[in-house]
Amino acid sequence: MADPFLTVASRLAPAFAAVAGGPADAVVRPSDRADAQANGALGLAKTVGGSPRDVAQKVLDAAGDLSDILASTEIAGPGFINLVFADPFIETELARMSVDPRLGVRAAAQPRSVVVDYSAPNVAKEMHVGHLRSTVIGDSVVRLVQFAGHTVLRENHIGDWGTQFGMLIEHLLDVGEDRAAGELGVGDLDGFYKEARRKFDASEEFKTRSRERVVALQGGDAETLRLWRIFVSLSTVYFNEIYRRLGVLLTDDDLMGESAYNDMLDGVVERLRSAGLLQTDDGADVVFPAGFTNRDNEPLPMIVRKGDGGYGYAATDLATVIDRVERRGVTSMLYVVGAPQAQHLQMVDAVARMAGWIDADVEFHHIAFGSVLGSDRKMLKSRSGESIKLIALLDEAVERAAAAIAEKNPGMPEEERARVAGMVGIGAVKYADLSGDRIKDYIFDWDRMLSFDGNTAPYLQYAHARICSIFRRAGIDRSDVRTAVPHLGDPRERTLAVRLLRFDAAVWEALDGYSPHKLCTYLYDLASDFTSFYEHCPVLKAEDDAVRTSRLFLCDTTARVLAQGLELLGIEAPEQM
RNA sequence: GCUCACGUAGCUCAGCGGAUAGAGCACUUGCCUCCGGAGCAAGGGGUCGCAGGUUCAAGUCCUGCCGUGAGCGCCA
Repeated sequence: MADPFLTVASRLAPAFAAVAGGPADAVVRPSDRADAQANGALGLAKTVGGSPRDVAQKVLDAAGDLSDILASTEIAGPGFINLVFADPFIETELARMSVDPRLGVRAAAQPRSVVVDYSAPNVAKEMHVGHLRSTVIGDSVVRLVQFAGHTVLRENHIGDWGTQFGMLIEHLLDVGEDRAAGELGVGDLDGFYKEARRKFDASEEFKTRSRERVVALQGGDAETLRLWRIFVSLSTVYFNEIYRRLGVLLTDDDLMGESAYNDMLDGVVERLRSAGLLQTDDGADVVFPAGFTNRDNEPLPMIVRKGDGGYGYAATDLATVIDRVERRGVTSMLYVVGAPQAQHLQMVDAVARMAGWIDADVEFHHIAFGSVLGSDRKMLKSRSGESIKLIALLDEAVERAAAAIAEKNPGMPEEERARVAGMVGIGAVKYADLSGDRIKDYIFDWDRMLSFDGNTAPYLQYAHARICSIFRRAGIDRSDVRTAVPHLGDPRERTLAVRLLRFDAAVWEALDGYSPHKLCTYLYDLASDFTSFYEHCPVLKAEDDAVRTSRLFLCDTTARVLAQGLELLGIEAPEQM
């Protein structure tokens, strides 16, 4: 238990329980005026009687001797109990944290089996910034959930099925397989798609062929399936290139496209029918989950099978739920999907529960995120109004990072610079997606995300690189200082130390709300505390060896927390930049 | 029309029911014989959209209104 707040809370708990006559939360929170404050007495005053200050005093009397962990306790204001940690307590806890491979972060008490559904690009279409956000946020959620000790199943639910493949395949045949493969191979997915679309809209003959091709595809025609697979495999190559550049965990093993569920769709309908939930409406098979209404305030159906007999995305999404729960045995399903799909996912959840496919103890959670906007506050587009190609965006990030490194650190060899530019540029893009509350839209801004000031990836990476530089310069092996016990003399050392011990809390706050930005905020605060410490407390030029070792310990632990925290965000921490 | 989300400094954003609402950018002012100045220290700048309510305590919870964006049956 590295987080001193938890230690204090558990030590105060018996005292609060004694005063309250039953369990009562000490409500330990950060404080401006002390290391922490316990606010529990204020709420207790009403039920227990007496003024909040009296209650607080009774709690402190009942708590007995806390001098092993607290240097002082003080009742302040209306009844806050201000808490100052004892330096030896912080020092001991920090020493324990340093020898812990998890850096004090608790593992989950009840490991779960969790599916994370994210990224989900469409075959034969360019990925856009929305997919980027899903991919980046989802990847961080995967890392966090995994680090907590849960079993994680990644699922990349790519859009690899649907009527659009009729026109795509016909266009492929028109231009010839080799030439089409050439176009698609270089990643010009949108150009190909648009051309097919244009012909579909312009030519009745093409439209007819496309529709016939859809029938052949759905009927399992071997040649048609072969052509379809060309799109899937070329698109997968493109997706993998993006994933490789981004450094996310997704691989081909995680692909669970819509087509993978085709064989289950009839079963979904049958099971809904036998459960008595299915109704026919305008020729379509639908379910009416309670509490959903349309624009005329009438019950809103979820269309499972369309009037023409085809299946829509609702059927597939229901099939995935059945598959995940019954075949893969998951107890938690996380959907990293844009906020506009909230209602759809609520309906999937509702129908699956009505049908009895998921029990009350199974988590179905929409990790929603807002849109990426341009400086005009509208959906991000390139100057010409086209959607922005992700490869080009990542290229630009790396180029800008390379230019910044070349300017600030001209001595760095070119090869090393290219490598570090990748970490910094990609890190900046990812951090921009992660550092704000995910539910809000955010404004894409190159200059801000690549700035070395403020809450950005480069600032955090820079703090990490500086620390590595200290050890390099001194020729000291970092692992050699890890068994030291730090001594906190300067207030900045103390502030940094307490911050370090809060890593556990930061990770769990991020985990609780599936909110990577909470971890970002913590890491930024940590980096700020470190630079302040570093500015005022000489490390290598410390007055004596004991102080020097202690400060090297703080440096090392800070760097480890920064690197571990960034890793949980899916961002690399270079040793030089 | 109904539903959902958002509205905090000039801009971009944090803020867990708790004390005087915080960063970064921009602006002003210090600090380069100093371990990486890609930095640090400090200053100015706020009726937390508006109005009610709950509470000992509301930027935070509830209701209504205003503004912005999105969703609302056979696209995914």
